[in-house]
Amino acid sequence: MKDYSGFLFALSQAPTDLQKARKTPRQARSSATVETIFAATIQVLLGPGPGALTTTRVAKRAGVSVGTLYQYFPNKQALLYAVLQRHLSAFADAVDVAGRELAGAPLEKISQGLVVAFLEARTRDLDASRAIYRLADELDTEVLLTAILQRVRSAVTQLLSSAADARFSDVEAVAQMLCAALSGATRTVLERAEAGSLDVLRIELPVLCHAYLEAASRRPSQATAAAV
Amino acid sequence: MKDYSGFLFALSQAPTDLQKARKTPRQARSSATVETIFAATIQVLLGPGPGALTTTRVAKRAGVSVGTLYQYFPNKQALLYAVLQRHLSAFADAVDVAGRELAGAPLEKISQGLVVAFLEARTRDLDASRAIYRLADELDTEVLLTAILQRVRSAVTQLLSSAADARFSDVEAVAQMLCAALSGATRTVLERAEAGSLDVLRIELPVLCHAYLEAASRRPSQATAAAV
DNA sequence: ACCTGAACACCGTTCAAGT
DNA sequence: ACCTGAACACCGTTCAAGT
Repeated sequence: MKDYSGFLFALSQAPTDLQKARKTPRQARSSATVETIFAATIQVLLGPGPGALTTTRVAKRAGVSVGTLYQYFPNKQALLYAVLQRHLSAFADAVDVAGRELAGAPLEKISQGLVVAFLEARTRDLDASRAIYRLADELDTEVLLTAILQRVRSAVTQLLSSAADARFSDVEAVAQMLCAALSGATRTVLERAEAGSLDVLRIELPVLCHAYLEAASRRPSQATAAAV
Repeated sequence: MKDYSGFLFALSQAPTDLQKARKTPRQARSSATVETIFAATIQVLLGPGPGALTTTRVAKRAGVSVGTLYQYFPNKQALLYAVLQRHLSAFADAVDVAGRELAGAPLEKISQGLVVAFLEARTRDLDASRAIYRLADELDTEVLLTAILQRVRSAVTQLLSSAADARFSDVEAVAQMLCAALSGATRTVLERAEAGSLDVLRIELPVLCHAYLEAASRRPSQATAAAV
C-alpha cells in the first residue's frame, strides 16, 4: 500500500479549507508576508503566465521560502482561491455602491447605471482580471461564486424593486436573468481579446438591459409563477 | 544547466499543436483506440473527477498504456482540447441547423427558436457538458473558442438578416450582443448547479431576447456606427 | 512566532524494446 | 503499424531544524 495521504489531501480540499488561511497572521511582519505573496502570485500570473504558476516560483518571487507560503495557505488552490476572492469581493462591492446610488431612479437610468457599473468593475485592471478569471475554473469555486452571485443578485433585486416607473411581477427571476445576461456577456468579452467588442458591449448592453426590463415590467403576473 | 526541455515543451504548446493529433490513425484498430481514450477521459471526468484526471488513469481506464495515449495526443492538454473541440462543434452544428429552420421567420419566432436551440444544445448530456466546460479554462482555448463563436455568430447574423418583420442597422453588432448574452447566460447557469435556474432561463431568456431584438430593429442607423 | 529548504510521493512525458 | 512500461524531470507538500 503506497502512501497517498498527500495526494488525497490535495484532492479532498473542501471549500471550507480553501476559504480560510491556515494561520491568521498576528504580527505586522507576517501579514506583510501574505500581502507580498498575493502580489507575487499576480506578478507570476501576468509575467511567466498561468502555466508557470508554481508554489516555488511564487515563493521565490515573494522573497520567502515555500515553507513560509504553506504556513498561510494549506495548498496551492487555497492561495489562488484567496486571490480570486479578493477580486470578486471588490466586484460585488462595486455593484452594491451602484445600487445605492441608483435606488429610486427610472428604469432607463437604472439600466444605464447598472451596465456602466458592471463594465467598469470588470474592466479595472483588465489584464489581472483576465488572468484571475481564467484561473477560476481550475479551482472549486462553486461556493465562492455562488455567494458573490447572491450578493450581486440581491443588490439588483433591491434596485429593481425601487424603480420609480415600474413594478415587476417576479423581481427575483428578472434580477436573476439580468445578472446572468450581464455577467455572462461581460465575461464572454473579457475572455476573448477581440478589439472593439468592448465598444459594442458599451452600446448594445444598455439597449438589451432596458428593453428586457421594459418588457418584463409590462408582463402580467402569472407568467413566471412556475419558476423558482 | 538543468534539462527543462520536457517542461518547456509542455508550456509552449501552441494551439496548432493542440488542434491536431500527433498521428492520424490509419487502421481501424487505432481509431477505435482513440475513441476508447475519448470515452475513458469523460468517464474519469465524471467519476473520479477533474482532480483525478491523470494521463495514466485515463490510459488505464481505456485499457491501453500511457505510451499509446501519447502516440495520438502530444500531451495532456491536446487530449482535453480534442474532447472540448468535439463538444463545441456539436454545439455550433445545432445552432446552424436551428438557423436554417428559422430563416425568414418573424422576430418573435426567431427569438423563441434561438433560445430553445441554445438551451437544448447546451443541456444535452448536462453532466458531461458541465465537466467539459469546467475544463475549458485550464487549456489555451482562445483559438478554438473564437472559431466556434465566429461560426455561431455568423449563423445568427444570417438568421437575423432573414427576419420577416425587421431590419437592423448593424446586424453584426446585434448578433454579437445577442450571442454574448445567450451563451453567457447559459454558461452562468451551467456552471452553478442551482435547481430551478434553468426554468427561469427558459421563461426569461426568450423575453429578453425578443425585447432586445425589437428595440435594436427600431433604432435609427447611426447609433452603432462607432462600434466595430 | 515565524522562517528555511531538503526530502517525498505523485504526475506528465519519453524512448528503447517488443508484437 | 502499433503497443508497452520503466525511467526522468518537475511539482505540490511536509517537517525537522533554525532564528
